[in-house]
Amino acid sequence: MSIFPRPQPPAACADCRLRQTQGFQPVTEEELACIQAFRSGTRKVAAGRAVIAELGDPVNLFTLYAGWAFRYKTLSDGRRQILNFLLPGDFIGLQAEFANTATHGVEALTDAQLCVFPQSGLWDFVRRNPKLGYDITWLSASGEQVVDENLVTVGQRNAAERIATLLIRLARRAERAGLVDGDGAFEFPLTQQHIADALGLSLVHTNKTLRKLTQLGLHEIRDGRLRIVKPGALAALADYAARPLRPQPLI
Amino acid sequence: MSIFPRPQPPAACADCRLRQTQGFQPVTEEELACIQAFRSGTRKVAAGRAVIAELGDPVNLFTLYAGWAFRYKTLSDGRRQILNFLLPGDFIGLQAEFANTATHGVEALTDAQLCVFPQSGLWDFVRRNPKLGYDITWLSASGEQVVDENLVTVGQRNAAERIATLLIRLARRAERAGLVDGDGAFEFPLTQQHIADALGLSLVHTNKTLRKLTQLGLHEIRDGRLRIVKPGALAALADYAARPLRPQPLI
DNA sequence: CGTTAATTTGAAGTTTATCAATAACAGTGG
DNA sequence: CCACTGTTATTGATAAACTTCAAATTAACG
Repeated sequence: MSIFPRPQPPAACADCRLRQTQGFQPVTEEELACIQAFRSGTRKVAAGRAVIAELGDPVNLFTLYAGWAFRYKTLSDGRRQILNFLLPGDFIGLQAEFANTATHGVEALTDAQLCVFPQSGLWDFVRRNPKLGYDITWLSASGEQVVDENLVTVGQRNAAERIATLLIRLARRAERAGLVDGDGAFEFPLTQQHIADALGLSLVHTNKTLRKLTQLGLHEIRDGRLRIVKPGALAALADYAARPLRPQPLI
Repeated sequence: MSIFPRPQPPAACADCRLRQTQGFQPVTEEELACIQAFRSGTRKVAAGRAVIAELGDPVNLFTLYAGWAFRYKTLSDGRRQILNFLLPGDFIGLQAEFANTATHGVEALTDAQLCVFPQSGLWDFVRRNPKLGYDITWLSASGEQVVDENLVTVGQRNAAERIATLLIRLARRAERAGLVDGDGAFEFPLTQQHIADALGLSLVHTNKTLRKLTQLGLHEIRDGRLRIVKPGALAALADYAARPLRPQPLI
C-alpha cells in the first residue's frame, strides 16, 4: 500500500476531487456536462510507462487526474531533454494534436490516473462550447510559459541556480495542485537523473550541486518527499519573484 | 532605401500579401470578415524597439506582417534568453493575454509591420467564431513546439550542434514564410549576440563556433543574408530530420 | 570621416562533463 | 529474515567545453 494513493477518476466529473480545490477555475453545469460528454474513459498508467509514445500517432488527449508525469524529447543518440513536469490537472497531448504526430513523449513518473478524451472529438467539443475552447487555449498558452521558463533556466543559469529554480517552481505548482501537506513537504518522485535531464546537466554534476544545496540547508529530500527549508535563500538563488499562481481551467 | 522592404498591411485583409502564399491555411469569406473586424489597426515598429514591453500590462495582440522579431526574457542581473524568433505570419501576445501581465518582451529585430488586435476583444472573437478560436489554439500549440525544440537544443546540444540547429530551423521557417529567394539565400538580421542569447552561449564562443562552421563550408552569411551551403551536413550535425512544415493558420 | 556597433582573435580561468568505482536502497524469491 | 539483483546516490580524479578578459579589426552609419 503506497503512501501516495492514486484514486481513479470518478464516473461523474461533478464528483471530481480536483474541482473541489482552489487551484482550478469553477465551471458551469453546462460546461461540466460538455466535459463529461467529451471524456471517453479513464486510464491507469504505471510508473515508468508511456502515456504518449514519442513516435507514432496519438489518438487521445488526457487530463492528468492523479500522479506525476513528464514530457520529453530524445535525440537519435539517446540524449534526452525533459521539457516539463506534469501535475494533476494538467492537460496532455495538445501539441501532438496539432502536429498530427507525436513530437514528444509523455511518461508517467509515478503510477498515474488519467481522464481520456478522443483526439478526433476536439474540434467538435470546441465548436459546441467556445468557452471551453478558450480554456484550452489558456492551458496551451500557460504550458508554453512553463517551457519558456525552463528555457531561460537552462540557457542562462548555472547548475545551482537551475536546481534552485526547478525546486521552487515545482513547489509552487504542487501547492496549487493541493499536494503540499501540513508540514510544508510534498511528494517528490524525481530521481537525480530526471533532474539532470530536465536541466541539461550531467548526472554527476547534478548530484554534487544538489548535495551542496542540501548542505547549505536550503532544502531537504527524504523518503521521497521534498521540503523547502529556506524559501528566501532558494528564491534569491533562482532570481525568482513570487507571483501568485492563478487557478487554471480544468478540462 | 532598404533591400528588404517592409510593406504596410493593406486596409483589406482580403488583399493580405501573406495569404497569397502557400505557407498559410486558406480561410472562408466569413472568417476573413471576422478577422478584419477584429483588427483594430496596424503599427510600425523600428528595429530594436519593443513590440511588447517586458514588464507592464499589454493591451494588444499582434500578427507580424513583415519583418523579424523575437521573444525574450531577462533575469534581474541582465542575462537575457531569447525564447524564439518571429517571422511574418506569427501571432504575438497570447501568453501575456492569459497571464494578464507580460511575462516576456517582444522586440523588433528589423523594422516591422504589424496588424494590431485589441486584447480585450479576444474572447468575443473566439465566441463568435470557434473555428478561429481553434486556429488560435493551433498557433499557441505550435508556438510551444518551437520553444520545446529550443529547449532541447539548449539543454542537450553542444555549441556547434546548437548553431547548426538554429540555422537550419530558421531556414525552414523562412522558406515557409516565402522569404527565400532564387539562389537559396534569405535575409538574416541576427547579430552574433542574438544567436548567443538564443542558444545560451557566450558571444565569444558563438563567434568561434560560427566561424568553424563557416570554414567547414556549411553555410555563408554575407550582406545580411544567410545561405545554407551543405544542408545535409548541417542537418546531420543538428540531428535534424526534415519533416515538411505545414501551412499555419493566419489571424 | 568619425564614431559606434559588430566581429574576430588569443590567453587564462571556471564550470561542467566524463570516467571509474563504491555505497546505499528497494524489491524479490527462497 | 536474508541473500541477490538492479537501481539510485555518492565521491574522487581527469578531461573537455565553455566563459571571461582584453584588445584589435572590420563593418555600418550619419
